[in-house]
Amino acid sequence: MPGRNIDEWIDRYLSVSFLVMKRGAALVKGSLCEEMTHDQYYLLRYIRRRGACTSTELAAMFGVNKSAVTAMTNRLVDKGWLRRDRDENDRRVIVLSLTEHGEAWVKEMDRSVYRLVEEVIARFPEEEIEAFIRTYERLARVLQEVEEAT
Amino acid sequence: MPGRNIDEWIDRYLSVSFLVMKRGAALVKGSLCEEMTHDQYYLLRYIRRRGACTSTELAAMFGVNKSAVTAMTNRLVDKGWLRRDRDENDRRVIVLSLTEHGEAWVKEMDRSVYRLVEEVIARFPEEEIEAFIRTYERLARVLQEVEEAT
DNA sequence: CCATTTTGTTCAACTGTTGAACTATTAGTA
DNA sequence: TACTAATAGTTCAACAGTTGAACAAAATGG
Repeated sequence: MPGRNIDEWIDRYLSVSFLVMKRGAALVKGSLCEEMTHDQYYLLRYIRRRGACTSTELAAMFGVNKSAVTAMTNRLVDKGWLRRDRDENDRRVIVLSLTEHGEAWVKEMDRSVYRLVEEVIARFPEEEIEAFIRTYERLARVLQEVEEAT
Repeated sequence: MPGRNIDEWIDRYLSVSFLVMKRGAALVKGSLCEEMTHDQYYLLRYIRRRGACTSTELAAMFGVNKSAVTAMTNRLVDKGWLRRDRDENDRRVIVLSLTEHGEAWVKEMDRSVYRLVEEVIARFPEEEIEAFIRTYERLARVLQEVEEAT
């Protein structure tokens, strides 16, 4: 009976994803400095990787309201980690990018977070890591598709 | 050079885990009713599965402060979904369990959340699902070990 | 030219979280 | 036994993150 199997997977997935989310967040937070929160670290990492981006992009990417992005970026600008620049081609748009200060802080935080994640990852065989991350990335794409279809 | 590989995995894992966390939460929230938040749904699910548990257990399990659990359970008790009972063998302890009302609501929410997750899961081959969830569960155990070792 | 759309902000209200101070109860020990 | 430790949970102020509605400014497209 295939339905049985699927319900079991769903149940296991829901349980474990919440657990890993909470425990993972707690561990990462323990590796960060007092000044930087978990969400701020990830958001800065995302903007760094993208080079620059807009509020609209961030809101769509992370599935939150634009006003949530404004609130978060306000705090990051206040701390001097993030810069807001008006786009001269389209003056409605505000381009977000890391300041040098922000780059340095994220790089610093990367050091301790990477050490932590490495400690975790080292306990898995290489093939398992590769397969897991690949499925995880595929899941991220599927979630975006499902969200767009709604 | 193996260090190169590990750093790439760490980077990919950090990026994708945040993305899936945010997008997944947004999707699940869309499947829930207005009255129940994402975190409340998962917490009620956990307590239901355990039958009954304490604040201390929840705090340890999810890596949060006990006062955070008090605040969350307060809201759930106010909504009539959760019950607090004093343990007569150890009167410091308060046992948390779902009310009938709570059971019914979680079961109701399960229906729409399961439908959503099924839609996502259906896009993956069975072996991939099974392997992914197994590694995920192993990750949850490793995170607990790492946290305990700290 | 003017209505519509897009981009981002402001605000009030809420959930989730921390950390310190607190109460009540139990356990350990001298 | 009596007193100190530890444990379980709550309270409180302060903060981060979130929503949703109302808003301003700028671009788009008839």
